[in-house]
Amino acid sequence: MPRPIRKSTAAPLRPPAQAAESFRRSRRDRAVETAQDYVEAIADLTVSPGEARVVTLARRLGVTHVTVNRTVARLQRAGYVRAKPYQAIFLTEAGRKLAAECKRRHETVVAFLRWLGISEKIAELDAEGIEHHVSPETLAAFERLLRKR
Amino acid sequence: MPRPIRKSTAAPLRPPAQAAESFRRSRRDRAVETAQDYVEAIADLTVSPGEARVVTLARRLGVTHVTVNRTVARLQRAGYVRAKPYQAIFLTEAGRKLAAECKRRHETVVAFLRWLGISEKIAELDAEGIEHHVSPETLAAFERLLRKR
DNA sequence: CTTAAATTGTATCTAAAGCTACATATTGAA
DNA sequence: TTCAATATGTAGCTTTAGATACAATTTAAG
Ligand SMILES: [Mn+2]
Ligand SMILES: [Mn+2]
Ligand SMILES: [Mn+2]
Ligand SMILES: [Mn+2]
Repeated sequence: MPRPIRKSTAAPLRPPAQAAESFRRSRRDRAVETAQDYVEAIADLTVSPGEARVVTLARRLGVTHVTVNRTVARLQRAGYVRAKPYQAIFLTEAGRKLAAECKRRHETVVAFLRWLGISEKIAELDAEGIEHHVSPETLAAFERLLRKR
Repeated sequence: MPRPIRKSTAAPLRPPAQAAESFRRSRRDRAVETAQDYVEAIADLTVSPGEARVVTLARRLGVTHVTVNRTVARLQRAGYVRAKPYQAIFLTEAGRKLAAECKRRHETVVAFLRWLGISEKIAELDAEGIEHHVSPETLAAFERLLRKR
């Protein structure tokens, strides 16, 4: 069996580290996806049925009420929501701010995909994931094109 | 304190379920992000330094070698790689197929962002996350625009 | 006022993905 | 040939995020 190659020249640390930066950013984005989706959903429900309840959130997000419970507890520790047992869930000021940002970004991504000719359905499906990885620069580029259409 | 509202009319089950579909898709995409990034990196390293080793992968991805070890074990169980102790890591046929798809998609997303006027650096950062949430339809739309430029 | 249905909470399990600390194996050079 | 540096493996911890099963509370009817 062939012996593994081991390069004698010390591998340059810059290229790997540079690539690693993208992966780190991506993982960081992933870690906050949940928080963003929750505050956006809570903001929506606070308007539409009138308040955000555990089961309503669970149905909206497609998870069990148990998952919602624990995530809401975490969001409360993070300062995004206020929640008391058997009560509706409310956004804090920070939560409302984050929700507004996410909603705007979500809508921009959907509109941009629609502008590309993607169907409503698929645009919505893709946007729910893409939105969390769009930098301010890219979002600005999307908006620029939408204004010029 | 105001009592929580409880609507007497049964809440319609369709709208929530429809929104839930996007979140489910997004979570499913998230679950396979790691596998996609790994096989793509393994394919790259197999070409460039000549083989994919644990530490090289770790440096490339920005994680510890321990994380690489466990993920590689999982990818092996999933049938994407072959790995034996103290040896280099190889892609299976399924792994090569997945890697090729991911590489093509990655490059298309980067090229599209560049076409939008995004800088190389930021395009690369955003693409690393966005790529995993781009449907075939949206990818096709990106390619269409790139051809027409 | 009672009570059944709905909602909410909790205990407990699983898996992925990160980490540190430490052990073992391999390699390159003295 | 020895041995220190590097690479690899492993044990065990944490957090997040999903689940099921069951308990407790609240609400809506009757
Ligand atoms: Mn989302
Ligand atoms: Mn969204
Ligand atoms: Mn990626
Ligand atoms: Mn990639």
